[in-house]
Amino acid sequence: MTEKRLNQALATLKESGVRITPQRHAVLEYLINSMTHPTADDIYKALENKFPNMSVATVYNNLRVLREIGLVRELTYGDSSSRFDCNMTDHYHIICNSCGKIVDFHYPTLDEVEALAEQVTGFEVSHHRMEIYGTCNECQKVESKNH
Amino acid sequence: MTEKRLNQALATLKESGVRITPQRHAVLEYLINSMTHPTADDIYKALENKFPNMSVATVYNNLRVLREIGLVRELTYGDSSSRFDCNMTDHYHIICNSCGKIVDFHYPTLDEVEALAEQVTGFEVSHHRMEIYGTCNECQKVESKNH
DNA sequence: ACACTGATTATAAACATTACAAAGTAATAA
DNA sequence: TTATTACTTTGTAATGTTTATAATCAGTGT
Repeated sequence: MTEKRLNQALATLKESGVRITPQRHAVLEYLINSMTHPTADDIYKALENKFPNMSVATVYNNLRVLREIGLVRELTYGDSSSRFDCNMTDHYHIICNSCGKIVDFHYPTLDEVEALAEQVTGFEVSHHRMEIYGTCNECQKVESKNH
Repeated sequence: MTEKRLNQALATLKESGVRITPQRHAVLEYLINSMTHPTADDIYKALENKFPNMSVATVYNNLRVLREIGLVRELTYGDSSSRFDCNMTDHYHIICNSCGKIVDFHYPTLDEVEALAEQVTGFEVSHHRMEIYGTCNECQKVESKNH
């Protein structure tokens, strides 16, 4: 599964004329295998065994490159640091208010909202983002225990 | 219009037992009169004539207080700093990719999405956020001129 | 082998935000 | 009124994320 996605992503890199360095490969691979929408620092820490000399700047540089060629999406929520997601299929996120967990969920794209926004505002719409917030199953249980 | 909203907001502050200091009053008043979803620094700069000795920390403190009692919403987009919005009626935002302008627009709340997300993920949903991105009228004109 | 381009590293800098302690101000109780 | 208390502001330091810079390194092509 992820093997296939990794190869596709590497092919995209080649097409874009971007070098596939060991560090870049590792960042991409980690993102594809990760289900947790990690921060730059998460990635840095996760790879420091494999690349003890890797610089944080390298992580940021590679995330920028991957974002620019459309392999990775940058998610900015209220908290201090960005999160990165390389699942580029159309999907939305639901985020736990309590533990911060981010879960993917699918819903038909909100085309009507985009269309109406164009009409009302005169903007030429490119895309939209939506997140839902709530309490996840685990945190619901914890809360009910404490009452 | 804004006069009325300001008085309502001040009443809410009193009910919550929060002191109405000159600085707090000024931050709130600026937010209510502002249509531009300013950053903390925008507010700080805008008020430095009136309060030459005001500290940035005061702006942040007051924004936090106003947020906690539900008078102000904090908006976090991709850029580095948060923006603050005291229009608490249900509305969404459309943001210009080019100049960063933020425009309000109204659309019926996406209740079905929330309901489906609850079913699929088991989360207990509290709220959601959605923004639309595109190019505003002015920036469209500029772009077409350059071609 | 050599030059060229891009990538990485290490470090410094920028920036927004928060933490903290001291001084100030308003509200309350004696 | 005075004392006490709680809250606010101020100024500054600290934190944390991200970006910029310069030097080094690696791979490619001539």
